[in-house]
Amino acid sequence: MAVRGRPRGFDAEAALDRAVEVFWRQGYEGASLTDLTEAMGINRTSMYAAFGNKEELFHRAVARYAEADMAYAREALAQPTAYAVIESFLRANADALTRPDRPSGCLSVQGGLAEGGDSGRIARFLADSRLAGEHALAQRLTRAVEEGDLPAGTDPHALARYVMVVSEGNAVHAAAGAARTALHATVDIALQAVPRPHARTGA
Amino acid sequence: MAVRGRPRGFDAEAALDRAVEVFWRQGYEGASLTDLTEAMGINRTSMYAAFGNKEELFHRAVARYAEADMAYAREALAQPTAYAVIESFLRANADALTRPDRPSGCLSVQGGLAEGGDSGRIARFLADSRLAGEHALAQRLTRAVEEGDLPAGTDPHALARYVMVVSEGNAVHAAAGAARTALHATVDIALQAVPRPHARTGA
DNA sequence: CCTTTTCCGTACCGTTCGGTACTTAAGTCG
DNA sequence: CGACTTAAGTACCGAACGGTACGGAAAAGG
Repeated sequence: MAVRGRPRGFDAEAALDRAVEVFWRQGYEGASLTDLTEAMGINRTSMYAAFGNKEELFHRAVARYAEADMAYAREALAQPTAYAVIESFLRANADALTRPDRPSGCLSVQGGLAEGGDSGRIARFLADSRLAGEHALAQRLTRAVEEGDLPAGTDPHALARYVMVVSEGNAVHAAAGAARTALHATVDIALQAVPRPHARTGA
Repeated sequence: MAVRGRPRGFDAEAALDRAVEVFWRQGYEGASLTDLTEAMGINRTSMYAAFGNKEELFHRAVARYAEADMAYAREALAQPTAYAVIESFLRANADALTRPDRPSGCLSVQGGLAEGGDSGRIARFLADSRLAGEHALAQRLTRAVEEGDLPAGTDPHALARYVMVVSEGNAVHAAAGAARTALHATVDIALQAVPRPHARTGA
């Protein structure tokens, strides 16, 4: 299988998982190469050989995060009704933001919001990745409107944006140390604004 | 008892205003002393003489920001009804987050969410400053419950937290370049969750 | 065995970071 | 006018930053 040369002495995926945690806790700028490689348990040069550079490592880390730590989002989209999609997403999100075994908050929010040392490339990359989720939700809600699962006249894009705003606002609170129960109390209120098919209409 | 020695050659408040913009756009970590002093139009040593160090300058900048750029929050608290307080706050907030003559978003959010190079002192400081606003709102809403302006049984702290979550979520969206109209559309939906006294109210 | 290929560790690169002596300029006071 | 006091400017500090050159170590192929 043409594996010539000395084989790699570490598990790249495991190392990436450690990098995710460091970026998550400290943000892109705040995570130094020393912080990262120490947590990954590998040498500086090994990291460069395996991942390219800090920015590429971050991209890989975000991809891994989206795949592993945001799996609940895809599960939520598979719920049968729009309301169930939204409730499932916000509930699982509140839990994910406050897992005791992981950093508080959301990597794609606290990874970097401001433009920082780079010219905003990191912030823009994260914004795009958040927007992808918003679009997926909007698409699901569009279907819900077509199916009569949301009242006619409901703007699915606006509703998706609202759900993401609640999710990201909760992420800010979680990063500040808010308790899981507090996030769920917010979700309780936020769900009141979600229009339902047969009950009262919204805006 | 007048000024001895050479008088200061710049307006400290004006320089602070420039510093606010740099921190706002680039965050605490992303704003270097060079970025700051160039924007402020003063020398490095002048900045240290006038403000102490970078962290103290940031504290002063956040205080100035709270006083100048968040004046709308105090005005909102003075509205006669709880609903008017919340709507006024969220509307003015959406406008403030997207002022064309200022950086997008909110200094107290994008100033620093992650723990970064310091051990989270900046993030904690900003979280505390946001929490102060949340408490002020909770206090106002507590009064509203007592006055019957919100339904009995309404949890004013939870509602205040919800409002702040919407505000901070909108700040995240604004930092990512969301349009003002989009933020207001989110506010439209968010307001649906605000409980009203049993008779009809609102605009 | 020896060569080839790749990985790992050290030691270092140039740059930028926040912060500071030290000198010079610009005022007031006696 | 000095004498004193304070600001402004230059030039620099040690440390940390992201990134790399290089030599030795470990595996596969012949």
